[in-house]
Amino acid sequence: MKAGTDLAQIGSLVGDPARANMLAALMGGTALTASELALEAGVALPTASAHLAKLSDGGLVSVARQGRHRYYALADHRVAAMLENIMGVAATLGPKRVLPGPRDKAMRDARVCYDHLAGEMGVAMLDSFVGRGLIRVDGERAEMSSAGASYFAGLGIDLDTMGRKRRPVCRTCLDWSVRRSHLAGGLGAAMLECILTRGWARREKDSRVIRFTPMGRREFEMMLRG
Amino acid sequence: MKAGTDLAQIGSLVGDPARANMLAALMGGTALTASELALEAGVALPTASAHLAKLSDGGLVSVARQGRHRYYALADHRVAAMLENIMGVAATLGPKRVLPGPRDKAMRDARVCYDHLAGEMGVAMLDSFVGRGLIRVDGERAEMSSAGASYFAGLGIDLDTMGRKRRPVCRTCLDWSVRRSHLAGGLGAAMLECILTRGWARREKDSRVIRFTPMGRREFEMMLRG
DNA sequence: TTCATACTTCGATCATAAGCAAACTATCTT
DNA sequence: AAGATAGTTTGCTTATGATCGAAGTATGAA
Repeated sequence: MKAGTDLAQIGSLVGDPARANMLAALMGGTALTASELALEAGVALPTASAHLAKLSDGGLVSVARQGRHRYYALADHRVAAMLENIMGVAATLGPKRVLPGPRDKAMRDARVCYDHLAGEMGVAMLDSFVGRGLIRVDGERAEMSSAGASYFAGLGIDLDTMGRKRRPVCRTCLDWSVRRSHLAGGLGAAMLECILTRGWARREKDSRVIRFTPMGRREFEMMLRG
Repeated sequence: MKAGTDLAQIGSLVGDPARANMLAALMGGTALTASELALEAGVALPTASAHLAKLSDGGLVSVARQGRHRYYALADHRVAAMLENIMGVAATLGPKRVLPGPRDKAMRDARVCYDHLAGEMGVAMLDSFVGRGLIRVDGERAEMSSAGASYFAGLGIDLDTMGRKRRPVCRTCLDWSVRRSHLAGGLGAAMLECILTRGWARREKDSRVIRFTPMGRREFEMMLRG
């Protein structure tokens, strides 16, 4: 009975189309203002405001006031993982999903999940790190080996400051399209940033898709081979 | 936008209190009739019937007609895993969770998740199997080593017929109370059955709690030590 | 100061869907 | 055959909550 109440509370938050669209938009990882989310959800500003208040009260999103703006973001990597999970179930359950279009294909290949790389390439990346002994995985938790520490430092990632933050360095997150884990946590975010700043790939506008350049893909694959 | 629609569809199914209670009850793993679920959810039979039709249409539960009864169950281990995941988020988000009562404590210790063992003891079991090289884990998937095959056969588990079923033998499932993985899949179900038939533990009535006898707990821990 | 922007709160409307009683169908019992 | 039990369907009531316009608050710009 108590368990059911908990379920229902979260479910009803996610269950409204406008709120679901907002959450889906926030899965892109960038914080968005109330107006942007209203547009995204296709509702008027007052309506969006009410929805965002509920999401915020419910703990699914966080707010950061900045001047006259209010930036909303997913509260937590766990919330992001939960949404990915639900999407995954929806994908397998969906009435009969028509053959995946090109947009879908790109999403499966590489996309942003909250703030790290997901999709086939994200899964391949974690696989490589694990295979080379740089990271050890244990359920949702994961940890870096000493070999990993020197390797990631060599990529120019600042592990010291990362280690001091509250956020765990290594996490895994279940990928809904591949149904396997990809790398999340501070390191996952840093790796995505690394990929983007090196120009291997760039984010597609208004979507979660990450497009690798042909060159970038080659570089990325070389990195995975070690 | 499309992603949002998917989310909303599942969310709204889970978001109704009556339906959420039904789903929570079904997390116990045993199939239940419409009347039982009506009672569980605290609604009249016609209401329950309507809810179950929605859950069934939505693909979250499956129905099996048996004479004049209709047995409802969760459609899938994935649905079960999704619900566990949502409960986990609810637990961390919950307004201010009062200190966990004894019932909660028992749930955290050992409970049924769909049809396998979850909670601290479930996680400990998988840990032990992995540590002893009986099972290798890779994200949600997992596989048995040859050492594992002979070990589990030695416990009296019929791996041959299990291998022939559609259901994967080894799976992992994220545990909401421990936030780590426990063993699911056909093997997970078989292990739970093994624990129950040996009298090491028994299911508590009308709940997901599994109570180990003092003796059973010793035996179980001995098994984990190998 | 005055205006504009970003957002919230209020108030009213409206639609959806949750709820149940009563009637109906199907299966089992005797 | 005549109950009895399990469940669905129908029809109706009711309540919740999603929606937006209008007015209010807070911040920034001129």
